Amino acid sequence: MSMVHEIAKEAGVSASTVSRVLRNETKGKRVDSVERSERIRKIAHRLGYTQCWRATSFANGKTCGIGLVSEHSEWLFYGMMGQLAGELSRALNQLGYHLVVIPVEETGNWKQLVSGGRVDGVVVLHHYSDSIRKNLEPLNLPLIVVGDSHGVHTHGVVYADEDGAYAATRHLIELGHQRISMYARDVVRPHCSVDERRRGFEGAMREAGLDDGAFWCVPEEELFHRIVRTPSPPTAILCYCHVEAELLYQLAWRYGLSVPRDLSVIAFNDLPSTARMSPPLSTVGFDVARVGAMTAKLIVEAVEGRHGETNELIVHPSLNLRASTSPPGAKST
Amino acid sequence: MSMVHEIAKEAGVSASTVSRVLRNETKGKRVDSVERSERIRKIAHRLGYTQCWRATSFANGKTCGIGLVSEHSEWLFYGMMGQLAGELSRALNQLGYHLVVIPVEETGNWKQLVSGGRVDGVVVLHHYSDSIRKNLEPLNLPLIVVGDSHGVHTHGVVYADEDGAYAATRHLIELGHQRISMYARDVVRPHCSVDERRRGFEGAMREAGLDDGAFWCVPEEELFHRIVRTPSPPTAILCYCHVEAELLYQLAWRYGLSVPRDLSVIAFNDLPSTARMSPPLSTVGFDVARVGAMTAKLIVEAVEGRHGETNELIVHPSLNLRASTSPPGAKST
DNA sequence: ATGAAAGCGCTAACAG
DNA sequence: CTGTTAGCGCTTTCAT
Repeated sequence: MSMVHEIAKEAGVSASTVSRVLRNETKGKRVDSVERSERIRKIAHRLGYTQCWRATSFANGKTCGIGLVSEHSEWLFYGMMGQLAGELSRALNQLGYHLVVIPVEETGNWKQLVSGGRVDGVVVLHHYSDSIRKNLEPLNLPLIVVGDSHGVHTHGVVYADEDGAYAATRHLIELGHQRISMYARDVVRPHCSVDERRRGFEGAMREAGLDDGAFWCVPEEELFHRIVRTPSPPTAILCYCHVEAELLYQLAWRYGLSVPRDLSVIAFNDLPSTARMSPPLSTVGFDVARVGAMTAKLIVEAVEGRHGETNELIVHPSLNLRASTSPPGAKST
Repeated sequence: MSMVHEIAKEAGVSASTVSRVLRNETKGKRVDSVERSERIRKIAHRLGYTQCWRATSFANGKTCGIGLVSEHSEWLFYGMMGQLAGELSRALNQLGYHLVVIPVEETGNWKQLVSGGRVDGVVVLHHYSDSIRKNLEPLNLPLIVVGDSHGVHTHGVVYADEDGAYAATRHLIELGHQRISMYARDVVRPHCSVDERRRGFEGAMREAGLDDGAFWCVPEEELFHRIVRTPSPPTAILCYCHVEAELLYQLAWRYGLSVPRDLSVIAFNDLPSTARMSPPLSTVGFDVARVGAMTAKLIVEAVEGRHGETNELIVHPSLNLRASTSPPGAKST
């Protein structure tokens, strides 16, 4: 006999009542039923009742699981993605849900995870590729895409990358820089964030009447030539993310350049480690805790059919100015 | 009518047979049944069958979910933990399981996740606290603890931290350093890794007849005094983890010290970013991909009742010598 | 190797 | 608000 029935017998009520009470599905208007609820809860506690989620999920068709779907799973928990995954999982827990990690691999196991009703909804982080879309769309699962607006209309959270790049570039221009480049490693995959950051950069450059053709998407070796082995190298660089900044710091260290005196550096992604760089890195950052919380809210609303007032959220960047940017030739800010 | 029954009717067999075939529970000895299996699979495919995991889990009592339980969830996916979580989730997928993230919070929601049969087993990362143990033990869930051997006898994966610290210290001694300290920030919680790394450090120091009392667990401000404002500061430092190294680099940068000429630095944790530091950081690292794979194997064996030949694994460190360590006073290696 | 029947433990629809 | 009555879809005995 199932636990719920035992409690029911003990309390002299029906299993449905027990079930309802234990899920707080009683309005608590009539006094007698409130008392009875109390009694039921006590008995449940005395008998050491714990809900069997397998049975509940089966009966009501809800798992309370949210899938975190991501390609290139070797980076799944790296840098900002890691922060975000952590925040998301915590926020979901607060809402009574939990995160199921679904790394997208060639093998295709992930499709079963996502299609077998193991999760109520899905969050795709930063790269909603064609392959993922193709598999996800027919399932018609509640879906929130974070940080990929690649031409597709889906609900989700998007970063105001263009604004961020614009603001960072303005900052460099206002410091007096004239020769400014934007740098992304050549291994960075095509992605809307690249396009938008580039657009923000070029917009600010053009507006200031500066050369807006200085977007570099090159291998590391090439950097050496463009910064060290060139007559008039840029005096400031906007980096696609913190990794580019680390590479620039290394280049500077190796060839005796000083950041920021010889080269100002500013980068996307504000991580705990960026503030510990030498010099501390100026960054364009997003409030990851907020993104996590909003994403959780959006996906849960979608799952529960309560389409909240907002189902698309734009996250605005903040400019964190530290010691890696200064007027050209100056020691530091 | 359930999917399985539809297929059964279509194929003219019973639901049991369909169920067995679809799970490859046929030995395939008799020719006729092999043919029938083929036919069943074809029909299932044609009808677009996808297994309903909620029903399967309910029926056979297995979720194929493994819980990743961790306190201080804000660090859940930071640094090495993040790498490990990623590797673990990928390895589990290969074995037909998936990772469920269970951040331990004050609120206590996590207990329901872990006790309601939502996961078949649990992996605890790096800190098997009393609070976690107290809640987990009575459940009698298969459990693997990674990186915490704190006096408790459990199956799991442990790091050979003492060996790592010993090897790193030997390296510094062999370079000719005499004044060597080990540094851990004061915010590092008490943990077996601190004790063991310290033991390895002090062992090597004592063995070489050097001062083995130079273990520093101090706030950042104090570092300044012990390195900059002291007559004969250490010439080399072993760091508890990469964060301490970043702080030392910053201190050196701020006060005009050179790494490694004035101060050699070596640290635990080999991460993608450590190789990009300036100078590239010498580290003591563990093969995180292997740890992830082994952990997955151990927990799955425990869940499936196949107690493999090994249920405790010791992971040995590797010394990654880069440019942050050199003989005292020398430019670089 | 297969089929029939009996659950797995809880929830939902409906009538009272 | 409560009790009755059916399931949720798949797996697993246990005969055959």
